[in-house]
Amino acid sequence: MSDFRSGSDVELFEPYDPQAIEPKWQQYWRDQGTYEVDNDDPRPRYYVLCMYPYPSGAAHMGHVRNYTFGDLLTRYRTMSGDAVLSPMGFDSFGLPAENAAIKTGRHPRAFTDERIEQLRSSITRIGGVYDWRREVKSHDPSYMRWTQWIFLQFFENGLAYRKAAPVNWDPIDQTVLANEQVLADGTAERSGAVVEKRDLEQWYFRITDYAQQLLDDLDQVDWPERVVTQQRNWIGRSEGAEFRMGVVTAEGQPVLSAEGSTPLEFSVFTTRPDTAFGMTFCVLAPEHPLVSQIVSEPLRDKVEAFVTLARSTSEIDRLSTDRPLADRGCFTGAFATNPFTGDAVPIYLADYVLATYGTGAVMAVPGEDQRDWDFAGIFDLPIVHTVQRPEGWQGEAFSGDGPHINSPSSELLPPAGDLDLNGLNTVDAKNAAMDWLEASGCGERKVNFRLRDWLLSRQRFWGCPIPIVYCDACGIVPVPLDQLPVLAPDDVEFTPTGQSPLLSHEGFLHTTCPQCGAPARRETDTMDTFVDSSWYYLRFTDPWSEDVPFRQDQLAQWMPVDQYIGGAEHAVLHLMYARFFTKALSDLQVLPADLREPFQRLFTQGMIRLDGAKMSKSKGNLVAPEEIIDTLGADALRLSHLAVKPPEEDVDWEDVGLEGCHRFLMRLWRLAVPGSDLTADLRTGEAQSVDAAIERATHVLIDGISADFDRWSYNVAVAKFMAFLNELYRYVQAPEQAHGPTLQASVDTLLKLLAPACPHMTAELWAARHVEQGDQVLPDAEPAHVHTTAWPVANPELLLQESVTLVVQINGKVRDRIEVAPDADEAACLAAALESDKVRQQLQGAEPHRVIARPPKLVNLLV
RNA sequence: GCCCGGGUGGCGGAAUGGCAGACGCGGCGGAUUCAAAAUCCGCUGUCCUUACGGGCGUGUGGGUUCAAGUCCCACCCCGGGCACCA
Repeated sequence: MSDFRSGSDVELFEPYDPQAIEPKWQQYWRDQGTYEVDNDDPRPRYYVLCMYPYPSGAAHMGHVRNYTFGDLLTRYRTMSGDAVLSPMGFDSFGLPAENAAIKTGRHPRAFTDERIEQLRSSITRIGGVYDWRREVKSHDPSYMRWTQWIFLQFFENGLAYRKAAPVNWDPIDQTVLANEQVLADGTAERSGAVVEKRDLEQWYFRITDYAQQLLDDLDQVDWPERVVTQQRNWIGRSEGAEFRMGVVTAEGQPVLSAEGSTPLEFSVFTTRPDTAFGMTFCVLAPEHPLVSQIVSEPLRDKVEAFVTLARSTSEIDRLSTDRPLADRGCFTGAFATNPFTGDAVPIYLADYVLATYGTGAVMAVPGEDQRDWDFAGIFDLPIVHTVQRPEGWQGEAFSGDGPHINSPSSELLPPAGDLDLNGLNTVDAKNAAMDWLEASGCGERKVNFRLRDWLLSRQRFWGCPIPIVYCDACGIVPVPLDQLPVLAPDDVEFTPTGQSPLLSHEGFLHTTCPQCGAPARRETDTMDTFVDSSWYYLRFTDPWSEDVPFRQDQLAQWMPVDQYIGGAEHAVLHLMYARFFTKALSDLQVLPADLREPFQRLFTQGMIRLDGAKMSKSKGNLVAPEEIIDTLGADALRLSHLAVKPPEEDVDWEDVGLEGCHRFLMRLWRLAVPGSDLTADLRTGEAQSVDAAIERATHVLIDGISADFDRWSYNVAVAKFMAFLNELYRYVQAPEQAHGPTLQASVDTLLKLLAPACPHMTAELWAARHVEQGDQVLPDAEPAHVHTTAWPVANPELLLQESVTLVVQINGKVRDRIEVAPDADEAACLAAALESDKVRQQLQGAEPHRVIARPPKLVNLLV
């Protein structure tokens, strides 16, 4: 603790001791229930939510940053008169606890509960205030019950289903993953393992039913453009046409199905139906179900070898573009009829055609698609141009717009006799081609999405069990609602193999069928933890309900979340899933019909970089928040996070200016604490013009801070606090002395404005100034606790300065600055400008031929 | 390749089209001290000038405007996301 009194002086005032005051106020807010809010609160409602954390033990700097923003908003809105719902909970299922159990043999629940305890205490030490009565935990049976209930609602309504498909398998975490959890390079987002493809039967949520709504409703939320764009990309809507092509032999004879009755055909999806006259071959995915039926006998061995190879190639290799194209495709010996031309075109297989997108088959138009062009070059296939190249075109395939040609070509007498795209541009040709497809019955307009259904099963123990029973007689049977929650047993052993102990737990595995009573088998998979986090924000509105997951009237009161705060890394994971849950539950009439989006405003804060090149080893251990709280205190830590950068930007830890913030707090303490040397000798009596200037500056500050808080310009707000305190220091140290009432009112206002950012120190100083000196009760009878005072409102009359600086420019260059009255008009400003010595010197007697005046701030003279 | 951000002092950054560099860090100087730390006060874009002053300056090149860090066009660089999606 530094000491700003000279050694021999007696102690005048209490030193700033964050270690003493911070725990005291944290206890006070908890005891008083200052930030508990009831559902019948008459004040206007505001729901602020930080993404609930995975309990990883003590808080790290990312938590500090996140919760500082959220907590500031909670306290600011509360002082502004709102009933603020600010809940906190824990996303407490997940692999770290299970991996720890595999290592130590300890049950994941014990591990998790311990970590929750640590994190809760850590969050409290940061100064975060929450309505802890509403705390929810994913692994709490009273929460799991409703997670399972929602699953069953989805199951009953066809939104949860089981299917066999090639899925992403993570060999390290030993579980399947959703597409969203696999990175573009084919590695797992969590474990970093190279993901394998396996054919498994798994549970899915039908999120694709909502693809269009998930896309459309992005217009209704107030979210960062970046996140909206990422969601749009992920949903990946594309418009085009789907049409059927009949399979024929090399001789042009239709190929019949195995039963011999129906001719084989398949569908292709294309976004460029206008170029269909240029199709010279088509390509199926190796996994396409028709492959084995259409392959010509001489090529069967070769094709089967190719399919086997493609299926066993890892995703990472299959997506790699540097493998030679010749190895990636294979001719089937079969042909298909292009309905536009009547021509038979060869059918190829290629591993880059994805079985899971569109129809798993594409038409290939090398003239207008570069990948098809490359493929045609390798396999020596013809190329037809269907769009006129622009003058001087040097490239290969041309995907731009232009008049269509060869559509049909002049020598061809097409089956599409009445279809002529020649001369049309792309848009018109597309429409004409699609009209023709629909009229002729060959195909139709079609919209495809990149978004796939959400694979939710996980082969893990520490997650919410899927409440399903398999019965030989009845099939897939949901566990009856009155038997929820299905809980995993406690007497489990975690083996080093990593396999879920549920698979080998006889007591859990064997049950009876709820429908027929026969012996049956339980589902051993648990749910993706993103299921838990897809609805927790709903439960916060009414976490006490025993008979329902939440109540419609409470939801209507609080939802949607007014301000959601979290990391941008959840742009397409959690945020997409939660939006889907809200829409689906609303359609199932579990949520209010008009609740279609869960999070009205989203703020994504930047990340803290600790390990960048800039971070030296010796500083590496400076980043534990608790160590900083132990020394400088939580208020300095919070303030430094606010000050360092705009909140949405990433932060290098070394840029966080703790010293400056700590110095500021020490200076404030010294000025505001009762008995300060700085305020020992204050002037009384009438206020003078210097005092009026301080009063005006105070109101300018009120105005500025309120605006900065509203627009999340926290770094600018901190700068204003510091500048204002500097001004007060100059004021109290000036020879003519500061005016007592003016100074104290300004300091009080400063304490209020700073209270959301630095809650402990402001509470302590406020109490010291207004409570502990019992004989000095505030004139306007303010509450004794700064956080329950009303947010100050600036007096508009005091926002006008006594004089303003008039900038005088000559030919756009600043030549002088003159103080003028704030209400000076154009004539007065011009007169003042022309009187200036500097201006006269510059003008040298010349007359300005034009004057631009923006009274009272600027005059520009043109000569 | 496509889509988002972003390039301002030694550093982090500020600036409804109207004084570029607020505020902080760092640096320099002064006060205080036996001394140091802490504290308090001041200076701190750059070049020319003893000074008074003045020139130049927000990634590059153009443009609009009385006036551009801010708006428009073209380009360069950095960060992030997406990417064989037919």
